[in-house]
Amino acid sequence: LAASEARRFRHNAAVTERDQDPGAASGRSIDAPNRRVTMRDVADSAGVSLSTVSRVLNKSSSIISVSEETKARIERSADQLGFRPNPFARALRGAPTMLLGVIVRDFSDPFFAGAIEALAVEAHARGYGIVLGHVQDSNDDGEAARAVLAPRHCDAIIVLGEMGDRPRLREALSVADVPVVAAWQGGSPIYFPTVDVDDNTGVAIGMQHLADLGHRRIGMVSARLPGDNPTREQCYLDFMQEHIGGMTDGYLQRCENTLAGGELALEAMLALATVPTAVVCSTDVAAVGVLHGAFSRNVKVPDDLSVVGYDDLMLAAFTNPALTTLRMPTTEIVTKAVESAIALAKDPTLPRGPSRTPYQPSLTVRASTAACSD
Amino acid sequence: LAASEARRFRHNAAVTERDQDPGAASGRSIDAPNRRVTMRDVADSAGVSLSTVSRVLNKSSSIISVSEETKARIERSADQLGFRPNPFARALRGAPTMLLGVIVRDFSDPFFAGAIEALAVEAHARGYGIVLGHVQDSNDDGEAARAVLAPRHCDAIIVLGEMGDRPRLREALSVADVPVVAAWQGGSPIYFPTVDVDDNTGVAIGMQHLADLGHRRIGMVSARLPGDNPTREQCYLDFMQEHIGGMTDGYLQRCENTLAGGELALEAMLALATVPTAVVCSTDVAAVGVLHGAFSRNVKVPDDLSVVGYDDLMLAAFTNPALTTLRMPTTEIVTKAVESAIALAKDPTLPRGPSRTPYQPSLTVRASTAACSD
DNA sequence: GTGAAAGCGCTAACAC
DNA sequence: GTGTTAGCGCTTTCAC
Repeated sequence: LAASEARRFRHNAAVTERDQDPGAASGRSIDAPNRRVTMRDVADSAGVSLSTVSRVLNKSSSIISVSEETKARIERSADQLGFRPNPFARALRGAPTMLLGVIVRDFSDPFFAGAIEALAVEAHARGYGIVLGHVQDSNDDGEAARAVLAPRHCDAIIVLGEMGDRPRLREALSVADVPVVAAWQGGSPIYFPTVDVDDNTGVAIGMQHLADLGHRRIGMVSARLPGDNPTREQCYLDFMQEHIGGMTDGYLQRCENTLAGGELALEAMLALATVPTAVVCSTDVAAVGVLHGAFSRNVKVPDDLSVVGYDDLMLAAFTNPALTTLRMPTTEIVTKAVESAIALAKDPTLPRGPSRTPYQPSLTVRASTAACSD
Repeated sequence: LAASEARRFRHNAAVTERDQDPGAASGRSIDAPNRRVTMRDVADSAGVSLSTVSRVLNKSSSIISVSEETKARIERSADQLGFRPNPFARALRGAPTMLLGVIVRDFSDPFFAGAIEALAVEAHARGYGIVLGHVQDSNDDGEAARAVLAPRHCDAIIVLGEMGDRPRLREALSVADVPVVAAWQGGSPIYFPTVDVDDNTGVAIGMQHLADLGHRRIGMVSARLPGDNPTREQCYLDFMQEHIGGMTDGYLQRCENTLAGGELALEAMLALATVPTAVVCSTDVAAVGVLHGAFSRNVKVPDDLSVVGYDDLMLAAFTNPALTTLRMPTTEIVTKAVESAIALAKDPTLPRGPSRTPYQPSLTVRASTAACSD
């Protein structure tokens, strides 16, 4: 009652305040120093009702006519008071948050860092912001997603990278009340609309490049993320089987997807009786580690060893020597993911079931590969 | 009226449904397929009032006592129905969003990418999520901030990097109704609580390292972000003046803060009549470009040229050769920023005015620097 | 052309 | 111990 009394008072007073009392606005800030200015305040100050303010400020005035005069008056006092709509109130009424949740399995991976950047750009271009899913170790799992899910702060969720070792995450996503799209699921089972790269083609192109250069002793550094599916690794094995006629023990080295991991894997390979003349890496990060390992051990790239990466990180053109690698269509993939996510958010009737949109990688030849000298 | 009728009906029906009709939950999903389950539903299903549900689900039941029996009953039907509180309704009531807004001036910069990662980790550890401020070109300016500010989605805002060329951003932040903290403001004027690195010390340490190795012809590759303040550059000039006795024309090369920028700057320096024997770089990114440029032009590092970086990116230990650089206390800085932001968000009485907390960089010697051979 | 009023889902007084 | 009620700030019928 007291509150509504105050309102009434304000409302009545507004007519005069507006004209003769410049302290109208500051007057209220005496009662409540940092109170946010609401539509009520604008309405009072403009001497109109809440709904009229809403109409004007929502451009619904083009449908429900409002006189030019009051419209102008409302707009004036709105930005005079510095009115900014409360997004929560709007959201409570069902307005979109214009936020996309992004869950990435490894933020420290430069590849995903780049992908997120591209994602932020694409989202921004469409008026959306990005909420980062908590960085998550496998223990977290469902817990991690909660930050993006529970708050339902986002209009849609984009998952970057495989989630093979996070059944709880996947389950949480499945019951999310916002649409989910995925990218880079590798060989993992598909649960959502997914946009991906064709790894079979990618690895095959890289291997063929080495084979064309005369290499037959080709090793692979397979940088694996926990929970991923060994698609690239399998492609390597298939290629060796079909085109080289089998594979040497120790030529397939698994490692962490880190710079150090790549170096370690190379080290192991160099210790073999018959050292490979070329190495394909499942990621550029591992490849850079390999380049560093070779450099440190005075193994000349590409003279003694050819190296092929995968991803074409920005860095790849600036390693010593510059890295031959497979260009990942990151922008295309991310753009598609963002567009799908937004489309699904806007139209609940669109199919949200599993599907796959593949993009093709392509070879970028630089200085880390050369003809086999053996 | 119709709605309250429906409620009443549901309420009455609940008693039996619960016991004998397993379709109670699915029954409602016939009326409204994807309706979110609200506290009202839980209350009806448990046969109690809204407030009781609220008490139980908020743990305020420890203060306002609720019988164990009803408590259990409520909890059971809550997760049976899959109830999840609507965060917007809570936020509307003043609950914190547990979200930190991050505005970064250049997301594509690996340094900031790393900083954001650290930030996400620290925020997560404290139960907070991250909203990425839209990536912004200078034109954007205020516009950019709006995404983070207007929605007031966040409990606090963290600004990474200087904002010298964005007065509108700064102004927008100043009137934000959430606290703002800044990091890495370099030599720019301070408007918020700021945590930073001591660049004067950093550059001086790097220069001294080179001087100790006998270098006197020291150049600088000054990678500048638009709108930053040339603190590191000025430190270089001061050091040259005081310890070397002046500087040669062309020894200070400005460039974009990119790999290509660093390479270009080196190229320009190598074209000088008297080539420097050592180069300090204002960032590791530029330094990697310099290493690549040297490698490509057959300039041996460190034999012909010593190179010092700045930031100690993860990559720095894996360049060819490995980069001597200044370790940036990123984690410390980010942790402090996150803690300050959260503290300010929780306690509105804390001072929000400009202040500065500096952290010290330290030298990491690797393989890119050696004694001057001239 | 404009206003009154009913909620969105939740919390917090205030009853009983 | 539990229920009623009044909003948080906004949108949206529905009256006038």
